[in-house]
Amino acid sequence: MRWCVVGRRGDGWSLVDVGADGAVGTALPVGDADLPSAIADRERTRAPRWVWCDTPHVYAPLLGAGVRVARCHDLRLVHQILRHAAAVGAGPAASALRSAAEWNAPPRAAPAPPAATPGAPTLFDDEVAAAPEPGGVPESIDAALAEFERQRAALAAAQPSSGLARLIAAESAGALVAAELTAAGLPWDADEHDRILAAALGPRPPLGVKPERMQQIGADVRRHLDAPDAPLDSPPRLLRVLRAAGIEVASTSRWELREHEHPAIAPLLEYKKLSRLLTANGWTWLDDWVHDGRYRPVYVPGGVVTGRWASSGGGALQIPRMLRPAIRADPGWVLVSADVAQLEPRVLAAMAGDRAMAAAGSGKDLYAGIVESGAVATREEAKYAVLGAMYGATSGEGGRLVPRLRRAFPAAMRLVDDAAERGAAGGTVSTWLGRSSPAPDAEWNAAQAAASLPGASARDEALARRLARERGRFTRNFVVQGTAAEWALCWLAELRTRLAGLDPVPADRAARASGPVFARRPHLAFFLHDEVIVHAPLAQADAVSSAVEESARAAGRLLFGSTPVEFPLDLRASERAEKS
DNA sequence: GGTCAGAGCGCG
DNA sequence: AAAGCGCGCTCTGACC
Repeated sequence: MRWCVVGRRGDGWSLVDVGADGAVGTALPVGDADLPSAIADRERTRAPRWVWCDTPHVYAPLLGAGVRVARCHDLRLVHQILRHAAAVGAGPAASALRSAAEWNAPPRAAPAPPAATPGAPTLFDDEVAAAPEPGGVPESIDAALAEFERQRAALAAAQPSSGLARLIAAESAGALVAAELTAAGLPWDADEHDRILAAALGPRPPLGVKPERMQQIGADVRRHLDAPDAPLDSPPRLLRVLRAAGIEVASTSRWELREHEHPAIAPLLEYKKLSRLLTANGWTWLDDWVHDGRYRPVYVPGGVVTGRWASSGGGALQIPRMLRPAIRADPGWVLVSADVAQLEPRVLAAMAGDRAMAAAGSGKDLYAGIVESGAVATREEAKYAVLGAMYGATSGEGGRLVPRLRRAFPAAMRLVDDAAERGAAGGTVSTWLGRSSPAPDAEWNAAQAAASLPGASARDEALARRLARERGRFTRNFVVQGTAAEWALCWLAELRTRLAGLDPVPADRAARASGPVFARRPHLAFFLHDEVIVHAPLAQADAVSSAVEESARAAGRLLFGSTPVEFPLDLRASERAEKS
């Protein structure tokens, strides 16, 4: 028995074993209240790969009940991958999968910010079970079994060399990690957050009152503009006031304002910075998202076309660096933070088998290595050249430097240039493990068709060329960003498994706010594209640091086998994730 | 009363 | 000095 499919039947649940040969076992009915213990029992005795419709929907309540599982297969996420994957081909298995439109659904609506009191409603509450959120995939056991069979058939029909099997395992592991990150939460020092806000904005004002510092700086701006009522919070109205004051700008954005000499500019930029801090991550955000010493954002695995995660609620992917000092371990615990140095160019070097680029990255700093190779003169140039190569820069610093990179690293550049060419021609591209880019939409195709007609106008042709170039830049970046996301998923999955193997600490040293599954164990607390933070008991700091390093090496091997490309980490263990 | 696109800026 | 990928969130102002 390899798999156990979980789905709804009647008022409760049904568990159905599926063997390696696809043989379907007898259904075991389980009531709502008994699902956590039924899953925990099987996890202990047989450890199947759990097959379910939508991980957050099923797994979040399990975590709340103290149940962790090792492996799953998320039918919704896997469907999204297989539906578009070029490696699946166009045979009957692929057609059957693609015609199951009900599985081509976005994740369920994000839950509201967590309630101030613990014990938020769960799947097992009658109310929630009776009225599932709209937008989700089917959840019945019959629908799940049928879809699982379609997916197995589609995968069997895929090119054997494709990485799809690894991709869907990694994607599903990511779904488990995402649910666990929300359940455990990121340890957040609300007092430190308040201190940072107060240092920048002044003390917390009453509702509807602007913070002291914003009032002062706003007054400075208005004085310098000679406009006592200048509306600083409305870009279109502010723009008119600026132009009236002789500042010739086309927008009120920072990069344009910075180019002008006027006494109002400096305080205005400062005002905008403070305004951003207040509205995006001020006291209201703190009230909404931090409870019980934990920040619990909602992550959306696979939420970006490239395979990166998105977030929905809480803004997990946009925490400003100036608030990072508020990330603080519980007493007796420590934060192990790690990020990969230049993940995307390293991934590109490995994909392309570019030996020169691999050699340049053999130290800790790929950009320094590129300077040593003689391709460019300074580290800054190396950075702009590499970003320009991956994003498709045509002008500016990046555009100027890319040709030099093309001479120094021809294999790597050929890979991204080919991806751009295919995209510009309306084709699709795929990541290393086989996630394919979406096909062009109808509007794009129509524009290309219009430009190729005999009577096409110059405007039609210009539009078609611009759209083709834009799509080329997208597919150019897709292969790199998407494969980097796959590396990160493998890193997460490996790390999650290693952390689960470490011994729990005694109950008197528990971090209770991390929830029943993680209170006594090191656990992932944060993930952002190429960085992780693990919250760990102090005594396990070294073991966790080793696990983070080992997982990074394992991720490189899992994707690329034996490659000369290294994926070095910046790693530190301390009470705070970042110095204040 | 509500929805919606754009501007602007935070992150990688 | 500023153009080149992928996002989410908040605010504003136009609109129904």
